[in-house]
Amino acid sequence: MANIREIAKLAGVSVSTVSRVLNNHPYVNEKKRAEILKIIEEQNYVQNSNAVHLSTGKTMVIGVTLPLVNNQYYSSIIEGIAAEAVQHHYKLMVCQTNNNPEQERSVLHLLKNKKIDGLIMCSRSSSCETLNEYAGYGPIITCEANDTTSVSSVHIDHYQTFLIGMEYLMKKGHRRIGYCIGRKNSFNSQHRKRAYYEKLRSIDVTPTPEWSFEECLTIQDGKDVVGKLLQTEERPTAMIVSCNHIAAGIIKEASRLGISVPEDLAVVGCDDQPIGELLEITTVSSSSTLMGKYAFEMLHERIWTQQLVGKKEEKELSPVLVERLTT
Amino acid sequence: MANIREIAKLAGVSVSTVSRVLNNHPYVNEKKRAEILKIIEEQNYVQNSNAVHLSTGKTMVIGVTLPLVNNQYYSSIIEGIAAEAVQHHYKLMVCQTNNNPEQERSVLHLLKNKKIDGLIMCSRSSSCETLNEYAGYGPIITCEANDTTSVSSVHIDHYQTFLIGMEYLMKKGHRRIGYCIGRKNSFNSQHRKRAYYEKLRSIDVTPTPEWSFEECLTIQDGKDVVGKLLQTEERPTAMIVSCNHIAAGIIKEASRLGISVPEDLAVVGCDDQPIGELLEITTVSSSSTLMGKYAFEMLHERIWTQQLVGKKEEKELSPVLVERLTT
DNA sequence: ATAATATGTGGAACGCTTTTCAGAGCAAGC
DNA sequence: GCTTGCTCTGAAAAGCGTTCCACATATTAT
Repeated sequence: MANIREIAKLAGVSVSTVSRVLNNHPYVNEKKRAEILKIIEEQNYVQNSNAVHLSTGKTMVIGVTLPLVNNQYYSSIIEGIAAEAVQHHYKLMVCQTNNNPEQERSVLHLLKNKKIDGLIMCSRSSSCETLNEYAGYGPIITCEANDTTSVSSVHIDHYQTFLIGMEYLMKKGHRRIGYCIGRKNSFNSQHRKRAYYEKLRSIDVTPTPEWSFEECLTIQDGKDVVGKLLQTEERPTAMIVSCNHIAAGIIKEASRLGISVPEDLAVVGCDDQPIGELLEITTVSSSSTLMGKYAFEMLHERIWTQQLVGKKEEKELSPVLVERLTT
Repeated sequence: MANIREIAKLAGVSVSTVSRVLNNHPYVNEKKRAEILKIIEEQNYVQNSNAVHLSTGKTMVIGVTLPLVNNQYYSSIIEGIAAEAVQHHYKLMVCQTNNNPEQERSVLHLLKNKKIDGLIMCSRSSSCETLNEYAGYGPIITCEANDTTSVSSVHIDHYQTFLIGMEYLMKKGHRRIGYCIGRKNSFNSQHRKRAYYEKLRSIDVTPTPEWSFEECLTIQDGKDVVGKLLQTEERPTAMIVSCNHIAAGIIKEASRLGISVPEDLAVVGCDDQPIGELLEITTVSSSSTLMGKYAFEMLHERIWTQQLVGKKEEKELSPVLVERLTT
């Protein structure tokens, strides 16, 4: 296929002029411009974007890492990112990392070798050092809190989320409360646990270890929780659960085993997945789509503003309680 | 940051030799290779991938179009694609098209300007001419049947799916059966409708127009169906529904309005989304993840085999009935 | 001993576009 | 009449790696 030189030759002008036409620069004689456009059309010419990228040093692509693609929480974030990205003419490179630091590093590497202009990490398992290191090659935003010095973040206030959930349950009279969270030692989980323990202490309740469930990631994990609860001496009257599909598993399994929700067991979830609405789950919700939108905005600003290099910023989203039928 | 020329100079060799080291070509003296690697390390050098792309004419990126990111069906397909892609060192550019031909064309364009090596369309709204046109610039696979001459596809046999569902319902004694499908005139929908009408005719039942619902895309659409059914003179005893989240909407709304499932209304869904399992929905299922896997395999073969250019291939996935509690 | 093959290396062309710089022509302003 | 400032254009450099071709040396085979 033709290249810019050929177009220039056919039009009897220099490549500079053709380039100006392609990029809508002013200072091109209207007649020539029309002539060149006609030839471009005839030759069915388009720029080779790799040459453009090489020359400009930008690709108009941003990377997005997430542990797994097929998950509503992450899909909602991407939805938010995607909507914003399309408006600013960016494309998305979506990279599944399986929470594997190796795979994550290979994505960070894309910043270094200039395949992407910036990176949004919906979740991360790399160390802070690694993050800081790669932040030198291009802007990175995480959708979780992080304690690096240079990587900004947009995140849900998970402490606040569990606080609201706990206060709500306690106001309803619950004192025997358990919890389910995902990855045991993630930043998010730590904040959630802190709220949980603080709130229990505030009413002088000693936490019951058997009512704490960690590494709950799938619907099945939620179902399993109910089985385990049945084996405990005394059962909690309420569970606060870090996401609604786990909550859904709990609710379904409970109803199968004749435990009525909310009478025997109240359940509060913590996100805005549609399954929560479908099953009428009470939830402390923040919009993950909105988080994605903010993440893109922050990233975009950093791509275009050199002053922001290394300047850390944190944006926290406040959750709201959505009362439904499981409490 | 250093480039290959600088590395060559520091090592006292030519750029060719450095390039050979970078690409693991044989015929490089081991001692030199070690020396060069050391310098690369010291200089913290990595290739500029845009230069590599320009030079090789490949990007190792494939595009994926889908109408919306936040949808379990499409997420499952991507999951299958992603798993396969990572093994072959391809990255994914995920592009939301909102079923808008304009946006779809902008993705097809990526093929023309060499930003991607191939394209998988999970759904498409472009015309066959457009597809054929762009197929000239790189391999395209659709995850729906299509009647172009040059674009291959991997798709679920939707005719078979509805056939199995209908036969099952009829064997259970149903004669008053309605349906819900998504986009009215998509290929998929046409095949489904054909099976529906053929089966009804085979037992001499005249279809009831008010029991046909098209453009059902969201859970809410499913709920609305129940409302509309209540207004019909006579209600169907069963519904066959093209996807499980619509089915979920129907079931939830039905139970809210005191219509018991399956006694008053049996519901058969048609995919393998987890919501189907959660709500125990009987479904005629094919694995969308597997479809994604096959789509990648087919695309990959076409990227590497020039002989296949323009040679159309179609792969059909057969569904199986999964009997659960809604029938 | 000679031919043939394998190993190792450099030069230069190729892939393609953007952008800076220099300069030409022309109009307006003083 | 001369300066200033637009408008318009082209040459050339810069961005960077891959690969073909030519050539040299070292083995191995005949």
